[in-house]
Amino acid sequence: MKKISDSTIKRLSKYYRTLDELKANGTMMISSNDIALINSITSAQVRKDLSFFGTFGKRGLGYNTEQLHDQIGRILGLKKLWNVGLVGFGNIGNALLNYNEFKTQGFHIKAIFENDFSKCDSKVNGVKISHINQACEVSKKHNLEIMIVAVPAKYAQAVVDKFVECGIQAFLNFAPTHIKAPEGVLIKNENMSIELESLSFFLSNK
Amino acid sequence: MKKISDSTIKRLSKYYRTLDELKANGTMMISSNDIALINSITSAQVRKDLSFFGTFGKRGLGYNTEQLHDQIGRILGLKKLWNVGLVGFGNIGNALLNYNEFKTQGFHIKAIFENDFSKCDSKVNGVKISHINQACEVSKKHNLEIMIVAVPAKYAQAVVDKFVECGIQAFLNFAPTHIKAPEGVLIKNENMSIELESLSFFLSNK
DNA sequence: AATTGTGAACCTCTTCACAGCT
DNA sequence: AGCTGTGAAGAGGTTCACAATT
Repeated sequence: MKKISDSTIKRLSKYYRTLDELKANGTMMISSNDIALINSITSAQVRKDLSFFGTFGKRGLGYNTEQLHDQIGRILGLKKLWNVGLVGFGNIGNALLNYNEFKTQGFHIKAIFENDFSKCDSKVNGVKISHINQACEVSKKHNLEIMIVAVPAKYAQAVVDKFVECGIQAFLNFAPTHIKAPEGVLIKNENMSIELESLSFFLSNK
Repeated sequence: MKKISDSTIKRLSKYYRTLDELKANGTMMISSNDIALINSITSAQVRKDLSFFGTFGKRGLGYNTEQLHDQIGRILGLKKLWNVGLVGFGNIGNALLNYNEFKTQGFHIKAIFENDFSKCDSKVNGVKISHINQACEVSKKHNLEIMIVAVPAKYAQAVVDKFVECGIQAFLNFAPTHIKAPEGVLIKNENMSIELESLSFFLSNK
């Protein structure tokens, strides 16, 4: 496949949500311009993004809401359930376990890992907390495909290394630190302070 | 000032963290190449980013760790404490209140807002929960400058509109929905599902 | 000898503009 | 007439490469 940019994928996610809402509204057809207006971008951008994957619209008419939703879901790989593991059961970890958006998008947290033995072997919301020593064993058992890393910054790299050894290829990192991983391993960062600092900069320089 | 890109600012935040760690290590001098290696980018990128704001290094020697840290802090506006409000005290809101990284970077949560009367008027970690009806009053009292929005998607736009009316100019939005705001109002999104969906896409298309 | 600071070259992403389809 | 799909143009961001400095 031709190389698709990260920003295109992020926008597809947004269109997907837009279409979700429009479907709920009962809107049958939608134009690239409508999608664009809702997301504060240009209609050419919407059409270009879609064009990398095929032709989904009808000239003169626009897109069928339900079909386009389905097709973007397919593109993004959301037509399956993803088995997700959560590493670190502190503040953030706990919030993420209860974050419904993940579940509704097909990301199911099947296992939790902790370093603190006192938290291990109990269950929260039906999900067992295992010690990180059992990383590979439990990953295999639940067929984990994506790891959410919600441990303190200084442990994050070691945690990723560990799970890479177990064969995990995709990580969502909440620790405010840069993580290195071998070619082919995907790391996405959710660095909440960076966004705040960006606000700080732009506020300071208005 | 010349237009500075968002990506430059995000990278500066990263360099700032890198320097934090190096300072703690006792490293006195550092080269753009060192910073680059730690963050998996090129040294030219590091130098170019810095060059927008002045000249901070010494040719042949590199940068003084402590000075550069201080200068980036100044650029990002982190030499002051920011008064931050938190809207929505559910899972995410609760986790963010206890997220130490914010505090150590100078972002202090001074007020919490809720829609649920039963949660109001109590205090958590010394921070009072006010009803969102009192948005402007409480914002003024605490001189709030940045709002963290952690409410369900369907309320997010209304919440932002409300606080824009109160004069708030900067928002960090955790709701998975696109927010519109007038010119000059800054909105940063922390959309955790979008990053997961991006992983889903790249995993599906390996 | 080492490393910065930066114009120029390069590459990537976005927008334009219009032919082509409904 | 209206809206898509897309090649071409434009804008913006990254890397190169080297003169300048320590």
